Amino acid sequence: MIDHFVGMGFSEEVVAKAIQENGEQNTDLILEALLKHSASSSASSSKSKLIDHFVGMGFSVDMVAKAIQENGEENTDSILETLLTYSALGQSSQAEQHINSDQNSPELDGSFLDGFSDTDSFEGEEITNPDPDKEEKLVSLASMGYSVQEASIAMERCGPNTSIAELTDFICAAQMAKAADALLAEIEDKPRPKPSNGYHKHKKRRMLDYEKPPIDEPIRLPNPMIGFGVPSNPDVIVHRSLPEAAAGPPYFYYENVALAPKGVWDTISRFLYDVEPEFVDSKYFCAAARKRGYVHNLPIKNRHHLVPLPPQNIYEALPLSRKWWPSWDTRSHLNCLQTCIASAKLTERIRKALEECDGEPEPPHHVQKFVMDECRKWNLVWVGRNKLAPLEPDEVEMLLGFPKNHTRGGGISRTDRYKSLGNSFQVDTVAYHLSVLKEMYPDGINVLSLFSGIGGAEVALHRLGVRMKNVVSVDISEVNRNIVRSWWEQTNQKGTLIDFADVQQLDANRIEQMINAFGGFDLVIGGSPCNNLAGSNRHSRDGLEGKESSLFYDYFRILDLVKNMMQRN
DNA sequence: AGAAAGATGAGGTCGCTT
DNA sequence: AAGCGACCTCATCTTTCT
Repeated sequence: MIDHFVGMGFSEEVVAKAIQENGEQNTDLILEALLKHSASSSASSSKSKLIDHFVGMGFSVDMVAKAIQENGEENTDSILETLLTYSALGQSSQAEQHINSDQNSPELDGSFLDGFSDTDSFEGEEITNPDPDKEEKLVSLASMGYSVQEASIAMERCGPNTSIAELTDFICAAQMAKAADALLAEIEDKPRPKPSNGYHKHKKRRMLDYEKPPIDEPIRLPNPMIGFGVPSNPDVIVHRSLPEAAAGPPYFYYENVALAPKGVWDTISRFLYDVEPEFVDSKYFCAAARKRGYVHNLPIKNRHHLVPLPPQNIYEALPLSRKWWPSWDTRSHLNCLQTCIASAKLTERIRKALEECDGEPEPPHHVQKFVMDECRKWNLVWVGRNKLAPLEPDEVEMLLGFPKNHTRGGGISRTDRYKSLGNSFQVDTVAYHLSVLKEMYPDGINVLSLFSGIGGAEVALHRLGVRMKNVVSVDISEVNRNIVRSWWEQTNQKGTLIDFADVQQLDANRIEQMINAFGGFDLVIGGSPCNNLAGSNRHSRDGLEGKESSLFYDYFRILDLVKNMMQRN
């Protein structure tokens, strides 16, 4: 147990303390305590900053001042411990539900929250079961700048025959109640060292009658998965209110797979200052699906897409395949581009199965079914009579919005090209979200790019015409770093590219150094490893605590360091 | 030794019927 | 409510080939 956390870079002493405080079972809590510790030990120079820091964690000013007085300014460790002790004492009488948040098991977490929301059956069914009247109201509320969720809740609570005016009144009341709740949370003593101010809020029973439920219900994926809007359907939501702690600068942008195990996005959102994820499927941007969640604090008004617009469906992307495409293959978009491709043996088996029934006008149903299943599983495309093939690396590059040959050459194997591409951003999608930066920063930006991979973020910014003054890029793979470096030089970038291999190299000192040198970062962007979250992983889909996917916490650690240091300056 | 091929489901969501 | 089928998923490990 201790080794596990020490292996993550925490000191043995701190880990032992955290385990003692939280109990051995509660790895979730231990980890959060450790992260808070590492964030808090990042050198607060003045006393007031120190106080601010702990107050930012949710402890009262009085309590923090007292704890500092008792322990001295240097020993943030024991200050935190004292604060926790205070909280525990104040908390014990309330005997709140400690249980569920102590589990790192997504199942338990999920089932508890499911039970919670079952008490009143709010779901987002307005969208899936379209009722014309409901739909219309939803649209007008959305066009007024309210979130779909807010609008749905309001309509659910107020009933079907409520006027728009009454609905907006309801939403305003709910928003104010929520703000008051957050304010209250700031003033009151906090029970636990939570990384943000989210989790305990819905446990409080001081709510108004109509406002019971779903402020913190588990995050659900939207259908259709268009986030706050996509080019073909922009401005679905033009206004959102970010938690105060989330406001930029620096702006941040975090990405991962949408279909992660239950509870993962709740945790991610909770760590990233309670910002609601934007779930978007890249099939609204290009010819391939890519369901991803993005947590960011960027403005969402007046976004624009990249030009030229990439091919929007398979036919546009692969015009040559049209000639061979049978009518019974009704795909208009490819499925998610992954890291592995089908073998030649498989496409040969399919060819033979098709040739068996060559005389007939079209293959029998069971053959069609077999072929289509394999086509969807492996993203096969028609390249000849009875001939299916996996996508070429060039085609994957194009579909993901990278320049041709971006990953080609320099000693990378074909297999590794697929792997690097499969782990990358869809450039047009990300660029759409980042496009607001162009007007905000006409002189360019400083970028901290974590888990850069083949440089999806950098390519997106470049194609948007956002000048990059300094880019600090971190990726564990040498071939990936070479790809980014080579692209950087070939595109005649005027700025400076600095790369690191490991996020562990970015400690407080190094970050402070760079912030001083550059005058701060304007954007902290990255998608941490998904392999322990992704559905394709049969072997180690361990969730956010998995070996690689737990690097998310390094994204948070580094972002939080940057935020704190920039706030200080 | 490195690259490619082959084998390996679980865990969701959604829409429909019973 | 409950059950069923259809569908989808930024992958890993072992074996085979070059």
